[in-house]
Amino acid sequence: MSQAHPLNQEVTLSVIKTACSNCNLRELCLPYGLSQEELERLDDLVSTRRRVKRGDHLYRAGEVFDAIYAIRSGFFKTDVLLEDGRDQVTGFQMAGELLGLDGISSEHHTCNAIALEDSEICAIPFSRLEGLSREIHTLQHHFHKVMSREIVRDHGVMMLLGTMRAEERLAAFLLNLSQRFTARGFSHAEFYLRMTREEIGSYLGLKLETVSRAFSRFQEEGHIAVQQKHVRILNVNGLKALMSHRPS
Amino acid sequence: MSQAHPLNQEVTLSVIKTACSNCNLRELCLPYGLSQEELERLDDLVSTRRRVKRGDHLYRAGEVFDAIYAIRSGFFKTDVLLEDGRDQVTGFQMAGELLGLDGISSEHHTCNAIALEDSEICAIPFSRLEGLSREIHTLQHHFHKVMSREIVRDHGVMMLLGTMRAEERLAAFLLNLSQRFTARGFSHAEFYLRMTREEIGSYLGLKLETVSRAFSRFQEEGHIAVQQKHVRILNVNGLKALMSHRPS
DNA sequence: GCGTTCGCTTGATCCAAGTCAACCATAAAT
DNA sequence: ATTTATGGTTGACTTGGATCAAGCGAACGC
Repeated sequence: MSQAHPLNQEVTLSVIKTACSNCNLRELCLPYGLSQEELERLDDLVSTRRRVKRGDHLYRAGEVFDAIYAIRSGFFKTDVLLEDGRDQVTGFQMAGELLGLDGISSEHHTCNAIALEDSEICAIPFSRLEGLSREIHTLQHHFHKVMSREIVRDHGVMMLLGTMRAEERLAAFLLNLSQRFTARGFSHAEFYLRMTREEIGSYLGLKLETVSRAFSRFQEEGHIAVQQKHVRILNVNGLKALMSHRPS
Repeated sequence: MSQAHPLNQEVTLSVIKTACSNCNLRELCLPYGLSQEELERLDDLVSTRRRVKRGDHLYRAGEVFDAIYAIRSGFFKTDVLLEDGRDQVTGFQMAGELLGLDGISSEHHTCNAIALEDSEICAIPFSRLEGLSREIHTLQHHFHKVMSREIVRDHGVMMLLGTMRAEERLAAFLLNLSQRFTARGFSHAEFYLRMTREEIGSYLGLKLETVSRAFSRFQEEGHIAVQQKHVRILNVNGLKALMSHRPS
């Protein structure tokens, strides 16, 4: 729940201003394809917004599921924890993407969602979303597409983890980030990584040293310029070539 | 589309007999939790049944998506193909499970579904399913759970591929099969593998030789008895222990 | 019945990535 | 400004699983 604010009127105004209907992510997010009138009905539903500070959990594995979350701004990771202490990052999510879909199946979240930078999310009560999507066909269909897209994405990761070698994995990862930044109007060639080498490694099934070496190698070969978290892609095609190079 | 049958009346009768409402998989499959009246409405929708012979494709990557499929009997694998020829098995599906969910996102199938034994499926036209689930809340919710469960399953596979060693992967795989056979009323301890060592390896991100060696090792250690595709689990706890043994 | 094929097993060798360890860079804390 | 902590890089060495190769058993076609 969002905290009390010293100037309540101002908050109310700002909530109205940040409704789906004038959110600049609406073409990436859940409202995709809705009419103005439908958008306003969705606005009613997406009433709770919340800030999540860097390092804080949006939700934890095991907590009761009752809402999905749309990222308004910021950057998250999700990870799962095995009993024996091993964990794995299952994804990195950015503005316009949804978090929490895995919780529907058991009514409990099955992973942790942690902000990698100060972020803002919109909470969408799930039962109300189901209600509205029974009335708005477009919303229903788009929601199904979003869930399906998540399944397709996961298959891509399985492919990556199952068949690619270290450098291919990192190349695929960088290209994927680049493409998602582009879709959000940022530079496709230059960005800051929000996650550590260890988190990248966990996601890609590699150790942090291997990730670091691959970064260095890409730099040596002129594909990218890296300094810590700052990455500049110098040769997209070089990276792409790396990926389908070795038929294993 | 199903082929013409010499005795049409008999087919019609058999279609009626194999409706969701008296399918013994209804508690595992899409109809879960529906009332008798709702079940009958679902029956109307699931009109097409089809046999798929061992080795045949139910659908191929790239084909237009317009239905999801429930497995009535038999066994399938799904796999994705990379441009450079590499492929990976993304899952094995058995009776009561759904195929094709990945196709919703782009209106095209993104993987191949191939029968590993002679099988029978029910085709569920997707737009009609959406229509009905706008009317039947229980169906809508259950469908969302099924999609979400697929996402959770995929996270499990990511975990397996990203953090587990070869023997842990195979142990996890065998325990998962065992548990699913149990849920279908089969023995949890004894079953025939429908897939080859190579297909298991592809799914687990291992080479077939490694899979074979792991099987041999499990046998030496008394966890299982294997002969070709016939597997008997002798020590479930032994397998479970293998999984969480090494903290990596 | 007999060869052919396909899938499985096992051994020997090799290599990509993991492990261990030292050191460096940047940012926060005092 | 100096210390401390955290994250990143690099090198030396090890190892789990891949690769290469040979042989075997069951199933199928002729």
